[in-house]
Amino acid sequence: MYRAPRGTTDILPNDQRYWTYVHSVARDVVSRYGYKRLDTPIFEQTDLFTRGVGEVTDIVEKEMYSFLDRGGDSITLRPEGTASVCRAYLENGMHNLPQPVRLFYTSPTFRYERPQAGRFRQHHQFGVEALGEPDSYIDTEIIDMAWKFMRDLGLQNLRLLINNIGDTECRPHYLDSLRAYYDNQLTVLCKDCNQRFYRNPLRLLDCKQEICSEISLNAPRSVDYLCSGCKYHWDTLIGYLDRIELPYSIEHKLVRGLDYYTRTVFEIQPENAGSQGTILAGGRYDGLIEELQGKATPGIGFATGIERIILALKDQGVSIPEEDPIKFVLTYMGDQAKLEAVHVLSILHEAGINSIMAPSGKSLRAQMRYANNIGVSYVLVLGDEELENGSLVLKDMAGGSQRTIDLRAVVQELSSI
RNA sequence: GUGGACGUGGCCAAGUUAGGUUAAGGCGCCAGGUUGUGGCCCUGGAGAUCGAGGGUUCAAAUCCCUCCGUCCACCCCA
Repeated sequence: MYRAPRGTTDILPNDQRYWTYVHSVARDVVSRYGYKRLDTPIFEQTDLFTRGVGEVTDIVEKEMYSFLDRGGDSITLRPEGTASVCRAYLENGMHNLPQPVRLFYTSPTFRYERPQAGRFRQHHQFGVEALGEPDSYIDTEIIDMAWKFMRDLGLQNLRLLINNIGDTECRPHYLDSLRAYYDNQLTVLCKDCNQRFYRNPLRLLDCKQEICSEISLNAPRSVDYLCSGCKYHWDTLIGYLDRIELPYSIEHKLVRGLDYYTRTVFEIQPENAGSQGTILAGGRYDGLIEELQGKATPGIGFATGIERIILALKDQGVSIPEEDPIKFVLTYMGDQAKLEAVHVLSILHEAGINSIMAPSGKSLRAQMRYANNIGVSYVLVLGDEELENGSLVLKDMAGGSQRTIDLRAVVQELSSI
């Protein structure tokens, strides 16, 4: 028997209402903030991601779905959304539009990883990006939008963590002082952290090992090393966030795994979530567009994992609206009635009434049982009697009562139910 | 990629420790009990080569090996 490939899954009809719900809340939020949808291809040339995401990130080094196409070009299934958006921004001359350009996307995303709860090889991200605005008010807007998105979904007990990891001017100094701090403790640090020390010192901060995490408590903080530009950006951001009373907490150990982040980084996670608990994350990436050979253009955005959001919704028991239930099942007895049933259904569908035919070859009893099993509210019955006098029986499944309606008024009668 | 747990009809699941005739049970599905009426109840039915392949044995769901997959933790990330 064939199975879906490892780390992928079917999204079954019963689950679709969650997806519809998340998307509709998302659309609603972004439109309030003036963000427009941008769809980019599901694959790009590999180089876009190695340049954009960073050569030495895990995503690029070991998680990309890359292959040579028949023309010999290296193609990669998108492992994240931001690089593609920046490419599209440049390619379509959006730098000539009034700035900033506010965009959102929702798309499958691919990473070759070992699957785990809340982690898949194909997952779906919804994200927003604001390009061309350096000022921290746009950081505020993005973070505020992220928070309201979570709130509008009905999620509770969320933590909003923010930090500022500096830019190309001040981060080197910070990294120096980080290394200086950790240098004489290397023997105590875990194996992973010894590698991080050389490879990616920022990551020393968020190691989960008890010893390492204890040591990192007293590590230098990035916000103490900010250059004047970053410092101003950070201070004003905090001022704005306070003014709109967002319940953020500053997390000095918050760093992000993608190379392009500068200054503001943030995350939202449910309070008692597991290790894959981050459902939304984002930050500023002021150097990315330039890295992709555009004119230096600031940018900031966030991405959410829809699977993780849905896990959280289920975990918290948030009630999700049912979508488009079938209202009527049409039952019939005999071939003459069947012919008329086909006709009636055609009329109902034309009138926009959700209705389906009972399955063929069943007794009326079985047709009723079917209607009951699929949970429909009303049943229509067409038999010899009804055929003769041009009528239809309408049965209310909840109460069990039924009445006869005139076939000529069927649309009018059923529309009002 | 590393470490651990697990895999029995669509779903839940007994049986696996001490191998032994037709692999429990529940939910769901189908039909009948009501030749024009569902839900409750009763009766019956379909549906599993026990994740896959190999091995040990007179005999394997049960023991051994390999692979695949799921879950948890790590790495990392949405």
